[in-house]
Amino acid sequence: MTVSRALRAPDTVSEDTRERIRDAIEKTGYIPNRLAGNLSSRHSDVIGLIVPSLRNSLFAETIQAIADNLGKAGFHVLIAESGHSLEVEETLVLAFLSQQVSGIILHNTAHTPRIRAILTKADIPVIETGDLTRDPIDIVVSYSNFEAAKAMTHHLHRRGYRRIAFVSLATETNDRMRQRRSGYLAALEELDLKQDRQLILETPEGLSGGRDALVRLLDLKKRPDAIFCAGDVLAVGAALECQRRNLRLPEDVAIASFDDLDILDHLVPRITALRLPRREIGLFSASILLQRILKLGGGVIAKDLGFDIIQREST
Amino acid sequence: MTVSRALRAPDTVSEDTRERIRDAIEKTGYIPNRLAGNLSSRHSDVIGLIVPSLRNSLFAETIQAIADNLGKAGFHVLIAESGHSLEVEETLVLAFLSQQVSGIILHNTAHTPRIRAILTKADIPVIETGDLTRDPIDIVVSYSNFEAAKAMTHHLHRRGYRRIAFVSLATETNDRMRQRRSGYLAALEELDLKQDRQLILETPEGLSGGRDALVRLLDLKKRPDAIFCAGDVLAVGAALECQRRNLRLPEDVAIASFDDLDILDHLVPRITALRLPRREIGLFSASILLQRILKLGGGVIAKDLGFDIIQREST
DNA sequence: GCTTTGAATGATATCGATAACATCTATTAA
DNA sequence: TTAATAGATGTTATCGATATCATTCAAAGC
Repeated sequence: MTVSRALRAPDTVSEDTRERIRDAIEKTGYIPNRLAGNLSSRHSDVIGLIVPSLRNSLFAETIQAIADNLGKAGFHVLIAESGHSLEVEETLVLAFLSQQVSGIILHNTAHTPRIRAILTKADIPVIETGDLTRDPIDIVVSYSNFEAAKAMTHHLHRRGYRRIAFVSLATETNDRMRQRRSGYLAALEELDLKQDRQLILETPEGLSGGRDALVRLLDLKKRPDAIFCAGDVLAVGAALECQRRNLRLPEDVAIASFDDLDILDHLVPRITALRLPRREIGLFSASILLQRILKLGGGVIAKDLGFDIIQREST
Repeated sequence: MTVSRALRAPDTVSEDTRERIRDAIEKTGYIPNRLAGNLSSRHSDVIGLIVPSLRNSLFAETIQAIADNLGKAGFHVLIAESGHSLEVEETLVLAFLSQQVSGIILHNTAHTPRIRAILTKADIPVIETGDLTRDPIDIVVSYSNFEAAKAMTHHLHRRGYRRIAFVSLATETNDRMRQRRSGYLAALEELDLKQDRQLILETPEGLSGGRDALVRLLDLKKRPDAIFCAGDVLAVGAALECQRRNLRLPEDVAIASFDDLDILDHLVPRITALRLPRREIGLFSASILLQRILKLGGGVIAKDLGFDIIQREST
């Protein structure tokens, strides 16, 4: 008991004992068993984090911010990958709850009804970060995919483009993509541009996905004058293919990206993009989570961290 | 007790009881407490994984392979980031051991003496994956950074280059970078090329790092005819800067990369690179780990998964 | 008919730390 | 001098699952 105290609340133990304990720990190589500790104290120092994919380096910044911040407070982050599957997500959430995590962060905002029910009942903070959803399970910290896509479409319109194509990843399993497409469509509506089915594409992820989408769009009889690549590295793939074909950006075709990857600023010409608060999302999520866990109140339910349009030479 | 059995070994429980238990679980929303389970059974289903950085998408593939494979076997992966600091690594390893992980995977091969000692005594499998180190703590699954860098340098020599520059990230905190540099130097030696201090550079990570290194090398009175970028996205940064300056690859300068990032195959011209068995490392590590944990023997200590040189137009 | 066997289920102690309460000692107040 | 108080340490029960041993009961074998 005294050892337990010496480790968790050193001031409640005398200087002398503390030293003896320190020596003994050194000598025996004692490492506390936190499973037992957590079981006994009924709360763990582990936070569960589920992302759709780790390959996508975009999440890395958010993850890093979360892990850094929680780490400072003595928490650990259990990261898992759902692979964009709601069933896998369900399995993972259950596994996390089994591990008695004291908080869960999900990038997804679409969930199975079962998970919604379970998480609502679970007495731990749950944060969703992928989109500014209207009905969060508990807390949502994000930007609005809908508004961001809409804003970029308006921006392209202001720059003079009238046939704006929209390229996304598969919307079937990705609610964020659906939101972005809705934002794009809403903007067209507001601008009295009529939507052209041929200009709305889905493509596999990766550079090849972006390249293929570009090729398909260039093959159209009525080519677009601007292409809004709303996911992952699609814009990079498209831009590099333009380079290969000696198309001039933005004269022959304009390209804009949803995410501001480093490389967009290094290409020639540099690519217009949305800057999303990836890091801020991580920081804010971590601090809200801590507030909740440590019962410091904190009744925030929805936090909109906004976005910026970064105009560059490609549009 | 019967419930516990029904969940872990259903065949030892009668059809009837099993069904009643299933109903009860459904009705009450019971979620087993795996902390208690692990404490009692004295082994956990969690594996600890420490990587230097998550931002570097290179690790993503290895991580994914590990998590996928261990996930299938019912294990979970606790991922943490050391930020290239040995002290942080030490803290993380201790935290993992406290969590009673049943295995640890480290990307680093350089460790504090304390960690080496603790991990050697710890009665769990420890896998190192970053380099084919000579004295693994327990198991090492990797390719040889030394041999890979040496092979690429030889390859450049065979292609006719004689002033080969070597660009890496900071070697101070990164043992893999040191190994690569040693490999490069060993090749020079074997080739009777004399080493030129001006051609050996360290640069910060990221595209700008690569760009800056290129600029510094081009500013030399005696320019290199080939540049071997041995880390992260340095080669991409360098290649893009060449593009901006209208330098022809490989006529004006050749560029080779240590890692085969997707984008290297999409640039014009495409960049020569080493293909490293990132995914295979993950797969192999996971299966060795499982073998060890499940006591299926498996005495492998060092596994060299090799590498390939992919010759493209940039050299 | 009685023992044997095995499948199914139950009872108990335990994993290692901690919450809650108890005890002890030295110091201060009355 | 005695009671009160606070600081330090010790005791006990507990968290929830599981290893282990015990029990029950029905079918099978002699």
